[in-house]
Amino acid sequence: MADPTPAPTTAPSTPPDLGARFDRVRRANLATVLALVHVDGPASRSALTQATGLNRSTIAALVGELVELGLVVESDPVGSNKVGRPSPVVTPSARVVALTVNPEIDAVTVGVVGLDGAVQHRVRRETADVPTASDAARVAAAVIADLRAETLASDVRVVGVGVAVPGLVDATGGVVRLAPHLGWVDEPFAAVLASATGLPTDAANDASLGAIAEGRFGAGRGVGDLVFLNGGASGVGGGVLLDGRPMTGVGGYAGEIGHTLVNSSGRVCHCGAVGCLETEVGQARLLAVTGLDRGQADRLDAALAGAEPGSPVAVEVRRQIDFLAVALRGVVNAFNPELIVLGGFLGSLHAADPDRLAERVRSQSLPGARDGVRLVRAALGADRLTIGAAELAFASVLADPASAARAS
Amino acid sequence: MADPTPAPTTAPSTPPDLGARFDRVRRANLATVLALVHVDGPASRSALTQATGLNRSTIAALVGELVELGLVVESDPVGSNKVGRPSPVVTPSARVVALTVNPEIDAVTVGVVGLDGAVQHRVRRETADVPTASDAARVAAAVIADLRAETLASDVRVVGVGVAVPGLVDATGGVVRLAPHLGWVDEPFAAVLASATGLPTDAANDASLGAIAEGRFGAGRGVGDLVFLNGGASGVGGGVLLDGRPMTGVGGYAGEIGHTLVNSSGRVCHCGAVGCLETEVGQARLLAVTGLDRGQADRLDAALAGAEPGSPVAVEVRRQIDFLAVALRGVVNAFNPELIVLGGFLGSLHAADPDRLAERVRSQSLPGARDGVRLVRAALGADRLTIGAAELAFASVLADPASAARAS
DNA sequence: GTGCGTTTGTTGCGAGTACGAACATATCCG
DNA sequence: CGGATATGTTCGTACTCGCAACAAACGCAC
Repeated sequence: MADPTPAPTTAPSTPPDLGARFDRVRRANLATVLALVHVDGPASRSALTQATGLNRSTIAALVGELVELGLVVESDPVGSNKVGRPSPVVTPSARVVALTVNPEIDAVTVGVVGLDGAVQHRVRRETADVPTASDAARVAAAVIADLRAETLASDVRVVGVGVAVPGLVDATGGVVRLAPHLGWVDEPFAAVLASATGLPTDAANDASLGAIAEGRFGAGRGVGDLVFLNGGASGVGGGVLLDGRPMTGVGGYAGEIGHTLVNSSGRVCHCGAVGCLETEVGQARLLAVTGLDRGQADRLDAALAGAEPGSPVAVEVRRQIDFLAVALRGVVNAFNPELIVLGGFLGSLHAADPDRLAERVRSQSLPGARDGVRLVRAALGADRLTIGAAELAFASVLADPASAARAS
Repeated sequence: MADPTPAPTTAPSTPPDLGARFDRVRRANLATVLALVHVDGPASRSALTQATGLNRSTIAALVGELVELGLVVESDPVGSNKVGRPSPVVTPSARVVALTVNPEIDAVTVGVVGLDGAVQHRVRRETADVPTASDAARVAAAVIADLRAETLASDVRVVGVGVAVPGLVDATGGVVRLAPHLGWVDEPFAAVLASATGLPTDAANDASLGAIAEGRFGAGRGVGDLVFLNGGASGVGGGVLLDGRPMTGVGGYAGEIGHTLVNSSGRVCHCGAVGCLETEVGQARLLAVTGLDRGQADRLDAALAGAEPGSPVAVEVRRQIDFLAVALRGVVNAFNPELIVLGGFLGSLHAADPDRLAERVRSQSLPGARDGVRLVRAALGADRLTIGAAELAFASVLADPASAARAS
């Protein structure tokens, strides 16, 4: 059954070390504890003991090490109203921060997010034109330099930079393969930004990061399997969480559900295919039919909700809901998720007629999968991408608190 | 950020113990070593040392324990032609077996598969009619009793039964939610078979098990992210492997790619939706157009290959290839797999015109994802479901060799 | 306010596992 | 037949977690 002589030219298929060594246990436990307080918020040591199943003494040692690493802070509990010796509360340190960058067609947004999950700052620098990759990198680097020099306290530790890109991003290296609305092709954005800032930098698709953000801190808290679909001005993006982990695919491009077929006789999409979800469902049409400006997307909810039956608005909403349902049929059948989270104008569509959407999805999808799924609107607003990008930057610290913290 | 008072009614979201204890390390290492020899075949102890990165002495201890548990056998190597002291070869024991059951519309097939991956026996018991669930369970239990009494040696250890069902199966409990072609609805097949045989029994969708089989032993050896699509007499099934692990979804129903939309003006599928891949692409039509009988599916390859351009056969092949390409577009965009494996008549379609299929998929899918994907035909033949079902039964042993082996 | 029960932090000890070094052994090669 | 090489074997060490005993801090009852 085995290949007796594996070709020496190809890299060995097995990773360098599969075996669980001992420091691995420690690492895994440190990571578990840190992830717990990071995602679920401050917790007492006794709560951590319960949650992990580890011994009191072990938790004490682990928390002690995390404190020494400067990643968490212990504080006296305030009136817990419980019998027994009070247990110190472990809080992720707000002095450990991630920086985030989000290039858009008319601006570059930079954020500062603490390990406690709080968005500490957000700076939006508008650009005259659609920024090129080097424009965006320059603007981001300048804002970051400003922030580090003036705004951030000297004892704040920056663990890295996370970039949320509205386009296709290679998993390793953070190369933007294609960002149609920015006009970027094969831009090594993460590398450029890393050398400009001197900070470890990683980039990923914005909707994938949105899925992580919603899954950990938003509408999908505690949900293992969810699909996030976002309707933005530029199109429909998607991200998938399976068992709590982001689905990346082999190159990091996975999750592009916006380009599933929903209409065989539909229009040709900019991607070259016909009848993608993205071509049949769009914010622009909703704005047009409601008479809103491009900048008034935040009023979409009210405009859609107030539509009279039979009106052009109602007809268009219904049309888009029905196409969305076709895409979601495929999602339900393929992923069998616990939850589908809809953001942006897809959230508005859902809010406009949740029952119709749910009924249409249910009637088209298979038994089993259709019974377990819930459809909800996204919970995080403007902070979503900032939080998601920060999670990207925090990933190495959360995976290996000891060495990552020491390295920075 | 945290919920200070989690509702006591809901089950705690965290599993009983997240913390890595010590026996976990041992377990993980035992599992790693066993999985290595199980999937990649016999390996010398020194090869295991290299593959795992563990110490020689550690590997010796681990292999020793696996030998004591009766899961592997050590043997002297035959002429390795290498300098240095020869390293004993570790082989998974063929005396540890899994039983497999595969109910079909006209038969029930039972198999015996060794931990070494070899299919030792296969018994196909034809049924007069489409078997009900209790029919199938009775037949399977009878065959299993026969096998254990007569065919299997007394020192053979049966670890469990794996069932491959052509339908939707609940992940926990092995309840067949819906098997349209068998006419089964909500049948607790695994539980019935477990009580009839006294063996731990688990069931899963046949295409999902096919994906596991192809991924570990077939066309997808060594591939982490793959999608398997199988074209059978009864329809199109699918299974997905992500990072080497089967994608189950929250209820175990994931992977039903046969019901993605490929034609908005298509026929109504038995699932209730319109224009599913399964309705536009089918073995029956191919057999009809080639003038073959239902039982002659094995001659499909030759019939399709020999079609003259413009002939009805060629036209139908082209039509089905084009619809298949639409479904694969969605697969590529959503999963970004390294490999797409096509089995059954979908493999025949692929073989009939691989270039057209590849071109059609490529032209419709997104950059990035489309560049990394390969399309291949399935490698395993009739053994695929037997091997896949056996993997299901072996799962507990592979995950925790020590306790699972002791339990049986 | 004082004592009791309860809960949890703290400390020291013990168990289990993997690593590393030194030695033993088996092969190939000249 | 001896040297070089690679690997099995053995033993001591380091590390981490669990456990038990003790100490500390809180609520509660009187």
